[in-house]
Amino acid sequence: MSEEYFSDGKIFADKEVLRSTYIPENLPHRKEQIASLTDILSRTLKEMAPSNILIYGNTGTGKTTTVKYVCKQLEELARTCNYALIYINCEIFYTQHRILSYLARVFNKRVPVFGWSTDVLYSELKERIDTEDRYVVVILDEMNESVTKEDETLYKLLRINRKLNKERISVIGISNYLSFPELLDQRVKSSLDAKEIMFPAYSPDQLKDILTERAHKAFNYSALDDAVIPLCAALATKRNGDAKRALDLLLMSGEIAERTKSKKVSEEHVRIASERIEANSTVEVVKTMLLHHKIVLSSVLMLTREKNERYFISGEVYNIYRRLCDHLGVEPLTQRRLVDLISELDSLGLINAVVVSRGRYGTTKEISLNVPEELIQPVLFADYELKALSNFSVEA
DNA sequence: AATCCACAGGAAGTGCTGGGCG
DNA sequence: CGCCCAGCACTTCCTGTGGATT
Repeated sequence: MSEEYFSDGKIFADKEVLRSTYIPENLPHRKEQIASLTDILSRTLKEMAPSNILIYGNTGTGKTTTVKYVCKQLEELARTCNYALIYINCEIFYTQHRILSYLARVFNKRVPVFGWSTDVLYSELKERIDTEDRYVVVILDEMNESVTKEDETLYKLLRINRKLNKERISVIGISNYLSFPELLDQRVKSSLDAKEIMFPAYSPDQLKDILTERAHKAFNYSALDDAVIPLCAALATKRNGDAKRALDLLLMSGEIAERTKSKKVSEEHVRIASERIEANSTVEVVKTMLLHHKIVLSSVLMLTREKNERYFISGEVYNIYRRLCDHLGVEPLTQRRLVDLISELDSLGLINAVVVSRGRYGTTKEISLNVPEELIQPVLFADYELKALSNFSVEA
């Protein structure tokens, strides 16, 4: 540990430790999950009796890291048992064809990039597994977007099993959906017969432990103010106890400290980093919204800017929305649809919408902007379909 | 106590798109 | 190649709601 004597003024010792791809030697608060995963997998490897596993939990609960961690530990065992542990990220290998051709390549099958249909791949793969007499654990990570599409792949893989002389394929499915097991097709579920491992969100204290552990390796001695880790943990707790976000926050705080040539990472750096991360994700969300979502958000923005009130009711927003549509030459949606759009903007955290009863004056929603005007306005106005907004005024 | 406003939000249906399958 | 189906953005039609006002 002589490093700290040479590292004067340097914030980081090893940045990589804070990235989500890094597999630490110790995973705090995942003992249970590691134990059951190791237990199932090592029994699978030793007894050559494949079994399937479903892993689920919110983002940043350590699913991928845990699986990779366990796989790393079992690598040696896998080799001696003639087992292959294959990790596949479904977001990258997003079609059945890609997954199958990747698997075929793992089995030393030369696969042309074009020309082989899924069926050909499927039978080639089957034959290959049979002749090599090898066992496979296929890990399908990020089965999020279209479970239906991916469980077709699952189904195919499981069907290979039944057609082989001996069962040789185990599948580990990983998903962000808490209801993942129920989402699977019935026929898949019955033939899968999987053990389930659930990953709960981290508590603030648990996040603190994780950050402390990583910070120890990532930062130089005493480069962190004492308040930094608790603050990162607290901010990430608001985001569903997402450890990935907490680590991102810590990393960015460090980078800001580094750039401002500070000796230590301070609470202030964390605040700046947090704001930047929030702002970035807000901008990203707004950019990718559909046209009418943008017009509705613009309506709320206009009202906020030009009227001196804390909130606006649905009717007001709908009126402005119609006028904006008129101004832009866009066919307006119905009021019913607007209710849904407002709910969607609310759950995205861009606006606040609360249902209130105003007695004689009906039931409505009180709507207010929940993000800085100056943050979203440029993004909205940058949309070429909304250019004409810049010369629109709420006043008739 | 009854009324009634100004919507909320459920149900069901339409039209479009795009992917899989024979 | 057409056919079918699923998913989506959206519409139409509808019933429900809570409390200030009458």
